[in-house]
Amino acid sequence: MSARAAADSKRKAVTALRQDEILQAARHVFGQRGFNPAGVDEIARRAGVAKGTVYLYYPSKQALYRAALREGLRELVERLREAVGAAQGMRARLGAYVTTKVAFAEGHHDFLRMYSAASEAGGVPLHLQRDFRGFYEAQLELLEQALGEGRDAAAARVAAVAVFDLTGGLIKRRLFGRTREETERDMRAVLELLSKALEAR
Amino acid sequence: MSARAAADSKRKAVTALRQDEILQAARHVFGQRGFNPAGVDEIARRAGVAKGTVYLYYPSKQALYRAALREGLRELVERLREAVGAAQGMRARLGAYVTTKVAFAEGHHDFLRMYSAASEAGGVPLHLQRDFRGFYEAQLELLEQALGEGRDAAAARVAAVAVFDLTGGLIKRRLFGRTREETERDMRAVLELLSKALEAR
DNA sequence: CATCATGATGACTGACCAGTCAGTCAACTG
DNA sequence: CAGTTGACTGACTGGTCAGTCATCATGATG
Repeated sequence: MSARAAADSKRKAVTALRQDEILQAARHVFGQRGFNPAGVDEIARRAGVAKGTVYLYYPSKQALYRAALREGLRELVERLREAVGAAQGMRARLGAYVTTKVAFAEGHHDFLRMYSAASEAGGVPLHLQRDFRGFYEAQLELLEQALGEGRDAAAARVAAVAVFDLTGGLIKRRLFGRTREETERDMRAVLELLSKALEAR
Repeated sequence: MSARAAADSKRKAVTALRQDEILQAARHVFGQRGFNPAGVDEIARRAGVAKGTVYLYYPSKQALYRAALREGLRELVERLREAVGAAQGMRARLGAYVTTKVAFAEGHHDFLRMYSAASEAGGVPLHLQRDFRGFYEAQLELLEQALGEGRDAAAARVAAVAVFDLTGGLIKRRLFGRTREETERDMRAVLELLSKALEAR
């Protein structure tokens, strides 16, 4: 019984590990190539397993893509929530959102390429965009609350959208060749610009 | 001789028309589906010709995509140049850029979907992105000049990039379901926000 | 040690699609 | 009107790739 229990938990652990290896590999290949050109074989090879094994853990290429995207989105939004929630005052919350997202991008280039492509028409089968939409809305709500005090709903929305778009641009440029230092500088400039725009009453 | 000349010029005209029909169809299908999922057969059907005919006018699917994208980019940048060039004063130039681009988007949804996807990793074979890059730079330079007076180069660049990103976001949301009226309102809000940010010295 | 169970494999299948080309036909020519 | 041209067609080819499954490897069990 003890032996069986030990064996079981070991199996569970191996299973979880495999899943994670495959997810990691998927994120990399999807991030580099995009959904369509990415081959399941390539993902399998990168994860160090055979193609059939991928299909033991995920029922289809789309499901794999979905899992990789959702997991990253979940983590990103969680971190943003924490960071923004901990900050005091409008300006600090704004800074927290932007710096946290840029920092997250720094450690997750592959995922952010997926994130970026997932919002485009045609890059990805349509229903896979639903996940993205949900997390997009979550971010906007977070921002509306963070920036909304003393503003009506419409103004809060505009501010939220502006912060979202400018941060997205920052990250996209980082993914497309800007250095980390340049991005850091750009980020400060954007924050300053936003502060001016949002504080001016 | 006169008969031959007439026949020739007629043929030329038909050829030009065909090319344009195909380009139009390509823009639509590429815009709806994205590069990879779009089928040449579907483009041909939509243009009212057989697949082989498409290959009489364009040597490959990629070449067709490239032609469709470049033509649209050329026209867009030309209009932006005209509008911004005609405006007097920083604020008017800012307004000209944003309203012209949003108005252009209104009449060219298909093209703008391509435009938007072309900037993503993986959506499109890599070397096709080169065209996009060139026109992206052209727009930034235009904006830097338009907004640059009384600003150093770095500040002008930041301002240009911010306007570019916010306008892009506006258009993307329009393509993804916002109504024309909502977009109009959003545009005014963004312009106000930008004016505050850029005029505050 | 033989048996069984379960995870892993990779050769294979079927669908799809870019690109080709032998053949058709409408319009022009002499 | 017979002959010629070349734009157009669409069935076909070759290659790719998601997803399957017969087979194997491992290691637990009695």
